[in-house]
Amino acid sequence: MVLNLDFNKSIYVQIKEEITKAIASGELKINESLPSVRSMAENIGVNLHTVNKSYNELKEEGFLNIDRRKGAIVAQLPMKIDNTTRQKNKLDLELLVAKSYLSGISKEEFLSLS
Amino acid sequence: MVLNLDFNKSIYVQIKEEITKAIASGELKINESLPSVRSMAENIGVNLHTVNKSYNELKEEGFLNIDRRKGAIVAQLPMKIDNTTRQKNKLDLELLVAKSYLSGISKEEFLSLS
Amino acid sequence: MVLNLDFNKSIYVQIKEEITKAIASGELKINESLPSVRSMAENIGVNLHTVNKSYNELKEEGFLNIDRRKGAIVAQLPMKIDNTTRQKNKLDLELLVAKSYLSGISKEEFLSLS
Amino acid sequence: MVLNLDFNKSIYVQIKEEITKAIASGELKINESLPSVRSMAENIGVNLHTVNKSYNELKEEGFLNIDRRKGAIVAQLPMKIDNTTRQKNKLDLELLVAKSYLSGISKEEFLSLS
DNA sequence: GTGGTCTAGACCACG
DNA sequence: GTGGTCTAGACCACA
Repeated sequence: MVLNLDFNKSIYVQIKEEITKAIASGELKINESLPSVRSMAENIGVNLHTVNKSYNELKEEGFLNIDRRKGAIVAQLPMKIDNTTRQKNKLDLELLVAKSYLSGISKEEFLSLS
Repeated sequence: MVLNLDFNKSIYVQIKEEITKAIASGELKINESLPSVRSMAENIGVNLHTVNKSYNELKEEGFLNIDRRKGAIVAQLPMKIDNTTRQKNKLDLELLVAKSYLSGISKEEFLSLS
Repeated sequence: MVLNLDFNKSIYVQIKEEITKAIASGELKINESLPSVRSMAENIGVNLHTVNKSYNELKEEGFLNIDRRKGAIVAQLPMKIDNTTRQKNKLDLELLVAKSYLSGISKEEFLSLS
Repeated sequence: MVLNLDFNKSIYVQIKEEITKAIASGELKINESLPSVRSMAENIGVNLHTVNKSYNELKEEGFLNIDRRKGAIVAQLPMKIDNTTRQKNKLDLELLVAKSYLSGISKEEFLSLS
């Protein structure tokens, strides 16, 4: 998992995002365990609490389980047809489609990502 | 232009986003003028400076022109092939596609937004 | 809001609990604003981050809104018939009923609390 | 006695809770013996010491007797009118009633648990 | 060894 | 002024 930190976004959000992408892409598989907060923090050179916050929010969102024995492991996909988050994602998508359109991303490019 | 503000998030960013969406969707047309900072602020119940900041950043980004007489008007689409922002948007899209996938947004729904 | 800290439970949980009770009892009304994290922390003699964590979890659970202008305010009761939390509460109740029974709380006393 | 362990929470506490519920419900009867620490640990896939800790605390609280020959057996109900724990349970109940109320558990449902 | 919690002090974005 | 984030260092419960 490569982390290219971008100093515009908060670090813990970027960590969450990288993990999210890794799960979605299959790079991280269900039940696979992630590095401990301490080792991950050391690896990427941030504070332990920063990683902890990322893991915890991912746990809240149902993507990770924190197992007292094995640390953080990738959860079963919640398949939560949780309408609140779906709606939120939809709004985010709409916004991004608008921004992309205005910054000149062609429909072809856009579709190539789906 | 309906503004459903979430006072949990950054207000001026939300205003920017709503305007961005309105331009992209054609709800706001080129050369059309937006409400004055003052009236917009009053309408949505926020501080005048907050709206001002939104308008100014949109001007910086080339989406609005500030005209002394007509106030803020929608600019010609810059169609800036600014590769930095295009790349950034692309990454954001990838992330959002991943998140949407994990929250159960079907490909059909996804495409319906493009 | 009186806080009798019990050193068995974590502080931030106790703060959450006191606020939860205050909302349920009507002591804190909808849209009423709570003290800022800083002042609350000062009042009860704990660290700012501890209070912050309480407020944030209550926000996640839908009981508080964090308004950038007014600080934390009591949310509209979510009336979330969110079955996960209902189920969790039900299990907690069953457990507590069992414990109470075994520690000699009569049915009368028990019912007097509902 | 079904054990649905959540490895997110303290394991030995969950074991204690399940046993407590089983005693209160009559599923485990007085003088009935529980599985040996070893077999219980094997069954639910946890460390032997973890189960041991659960049994020991239950012994301390007067719910189990540890018999060298028969292993752990359910004790006579202590019916301890220990006012400290009664008071504590009462507070816990009040809290849970508040939480349940806020998560939409009707009074009927609530009473059905007593 | 793991994560959970608390403290302390700092800086930043926002309104 | 508000909350949000990050760092640093410490202690604890748990397995």
